[in-house]
Amino acid sequence: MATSGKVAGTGALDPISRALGRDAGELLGPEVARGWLALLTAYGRLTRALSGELMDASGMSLADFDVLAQLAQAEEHRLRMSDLADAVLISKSGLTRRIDRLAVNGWVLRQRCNTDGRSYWATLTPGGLKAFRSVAPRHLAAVAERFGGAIPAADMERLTRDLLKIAAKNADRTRDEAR
Amino acid sequence: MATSGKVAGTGALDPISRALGRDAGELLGPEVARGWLALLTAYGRLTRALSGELMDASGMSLADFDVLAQLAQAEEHRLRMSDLADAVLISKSGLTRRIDRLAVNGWVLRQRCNTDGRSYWATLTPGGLKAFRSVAPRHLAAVAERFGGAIPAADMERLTRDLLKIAAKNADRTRDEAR
DNA sequence: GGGAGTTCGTTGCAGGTGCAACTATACCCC
DNA sequence: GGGGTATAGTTGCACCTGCAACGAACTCCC
Repeated sequence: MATSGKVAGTGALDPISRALGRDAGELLGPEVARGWLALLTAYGRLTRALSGELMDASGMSLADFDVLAQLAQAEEHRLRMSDLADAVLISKSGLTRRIDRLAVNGWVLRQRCNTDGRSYWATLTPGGLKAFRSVAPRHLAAVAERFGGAIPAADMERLTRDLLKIAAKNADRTRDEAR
Repeated sequence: MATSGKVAGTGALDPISRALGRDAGELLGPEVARGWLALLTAYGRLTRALSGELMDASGMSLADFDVLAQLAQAEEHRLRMSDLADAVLISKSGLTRRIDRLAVNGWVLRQRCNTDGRSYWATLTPGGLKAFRSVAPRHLAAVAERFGGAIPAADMERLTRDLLKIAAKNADRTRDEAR
């Protein structure tokens, strides 16, 4: 504890400031630095674990699951490519190729949009819905355990609110709209 | 809780359950589902924004920055490859190539470890330290604004604790130790 | 109706990533 | 001290990603 507050165990001088060769306090307080590191670590470990389990169980990537889940929830089990790309937070080109792969599996197909000749629907096939439904319980249970299980239920709502605040504050540029 | 608690605005039936064709409540409560989505969104937007700014300002990727930051904070500005890989959460092979790239810039070099012939130190060069120090203030300020600025300072410690709980719960397999 | 400007999706390209296999070194124990 | 096992780092491979450039279709407005 350098002078005032408690410093979480280690009595070390702020390592960022040492690395910078000057006081980093004005740039990034130690609380924020710890929070940032915690976010990176939590996200990294969580997605690594979930992704591995999902892949082992079904040969499906986390990103594939997200796409199938979006389509399974959508009206008529279909979404326009752009809307789907926004929903799963990947670029349009990334989605093009992801849908290519899912189409090879027979899980998704492209349909020309009848009201806009530029658009295509990505449409979940019956087989795709079946695949999603067979995989989802196990995956959702894993999310419940690894994510939900780490936080007391009473604290979850608060955590969600904080995360949504971060998301809202950084709502600016989407992928592709680089500018 | 379908019947008692408040359901966060929308009166819609739980879309996951609709997609699954059965009640998902037993697998993943709606609170956890919202929290999970919030985490994915917050992380995605935050890293995208920070990564873009850092790249524009310095041509350095977020991963490069992490490596330089770890080395800048390390004893004698060097770490063994394995330890560094663990610290920045990438695989050993990923780190090999990342260090290759940083070495081309002259920011990092490999030194044979004198106590273990299998190991190498990744060592920050004076030029690498200089590059880090010239980039860090801007980047750390961006983290402070985009991450720290979204959360009242009083809540940050609590958020950090929750995130660390998630990280701790998922501490099992690291990259490379697949099994 | 026809040109300017915009939006939708795809493709070429240049990375970045992890896993599995490999080499070299270290450790253990008989 | 010599064989079996474990660990450190690198490389081949396959895959995933985003950006920029592109063609096609839509919109607006004269």
